[in-house]
Amino acid sequence: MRSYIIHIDGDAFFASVETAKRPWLKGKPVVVGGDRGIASALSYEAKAKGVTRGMPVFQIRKICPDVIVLPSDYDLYALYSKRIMHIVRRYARIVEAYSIDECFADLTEPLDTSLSREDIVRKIAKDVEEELSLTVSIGLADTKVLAKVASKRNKPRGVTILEEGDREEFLKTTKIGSVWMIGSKTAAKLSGLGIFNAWDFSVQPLHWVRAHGNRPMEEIWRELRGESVYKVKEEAKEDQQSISRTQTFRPNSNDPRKLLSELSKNLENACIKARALDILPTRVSFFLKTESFAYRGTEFELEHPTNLPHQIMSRIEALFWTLFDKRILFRTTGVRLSGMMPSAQIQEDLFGSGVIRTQEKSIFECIDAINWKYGRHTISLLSSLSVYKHEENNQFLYDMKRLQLVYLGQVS
DNA sequence: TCTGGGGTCCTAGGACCC
DNA sequence: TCTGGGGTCCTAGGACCC
Repeated sequence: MRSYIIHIDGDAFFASVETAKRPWLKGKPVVVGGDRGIASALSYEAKAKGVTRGMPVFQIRKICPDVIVLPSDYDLYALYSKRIMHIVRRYARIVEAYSIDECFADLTEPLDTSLSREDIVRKIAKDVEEELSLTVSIGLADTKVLAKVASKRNKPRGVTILEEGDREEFLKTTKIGSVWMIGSKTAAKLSGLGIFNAWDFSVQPLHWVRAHGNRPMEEIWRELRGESVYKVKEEAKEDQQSISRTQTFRPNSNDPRKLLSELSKNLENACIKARALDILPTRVSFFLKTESFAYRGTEFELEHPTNLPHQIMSRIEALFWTLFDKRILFRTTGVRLSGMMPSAQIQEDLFGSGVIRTQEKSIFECIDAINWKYGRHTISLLSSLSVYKHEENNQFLYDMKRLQLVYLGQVS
């Protein structure tokens, strides 16, 4: 049976959400990313003036003096993202949130059979625009790979319906490197074999594909030929495989206390996420990146899975010294939690150390609630403290004053 | 392009075992 | 013991995505 898959892609998503929230910005060049000093997203108006992603703000102002620069507000974008998915669910049984600004939906068996699939696609676009003041581009095709390429074709605000008869022309005008999951390495390899567009690739015989590629390449090949291999799937929260938090700081440092508090902060943030998802890691890895971009990392197993940072931090501290070298300057640290288990699966023994962990869990439930209400890092681990002290825009001390926190001693 | 941050999955090759 | 073959498990690293 033929399958019908749509890919929905938000147009200039972050900038558009900002504009939806502040309608007076409509039609103006908007750049998001002021908090980091470089553009992480931009409106079409800004793009038209020559602004590119990654461009420093001072340079943007030079070429585009009337630019509006805004800090990124991830929580807001996540909210709009959910609203879009919510609209899509009116029409499709299965919706896969692929990233914050993209989703797939399976329209093989639509909820409303009185509408054609093309009508549904246009209705989704219309609903989003009317209800959220955002525009999306949508591709409808037989497979995820084709739908994804199709949604890119007529951006912004474009609907692209790919029928079997259009496929050849469509794939001939699709560069091989712009096919989903064919990156620069594979594209270079394929060009070396005389393959320059998606059509060239899709018409190779199976034995050729097997001779020159691995399994993923064969799957992409099938998808381009209209054979659906990748299914649209709802992602459950607890399916998340890993959580990582990394951060580059300036200037580079060889101060072990600085590096340890950076690690501690990253660990805390990763644990906050793990608690929000209610999952527990069984493995932890962390790394230091040197100024010359070399990684030094290590990994360890947790005897008791936990998402409470202080239980993990002591292990990191102990292993830290095997990676650290005071003759080397470091630029980035990162922490990754993996081997996830749903917390419901872990049964604490209710005697001995299990009791302590259960008590600590409730302490962190309070901390999460306070941080949710008053902002990130209103309460944080002492081991992370020096990071916040050193941050220029000192949000931490600001919150300290505002909340008048009293130091009650260390909870060990 | 002097290089941010958060993910997933695959594979080659070593360690270990029979 | 220097010698074959086969299997599993694990890890590091690569490739890809947004």
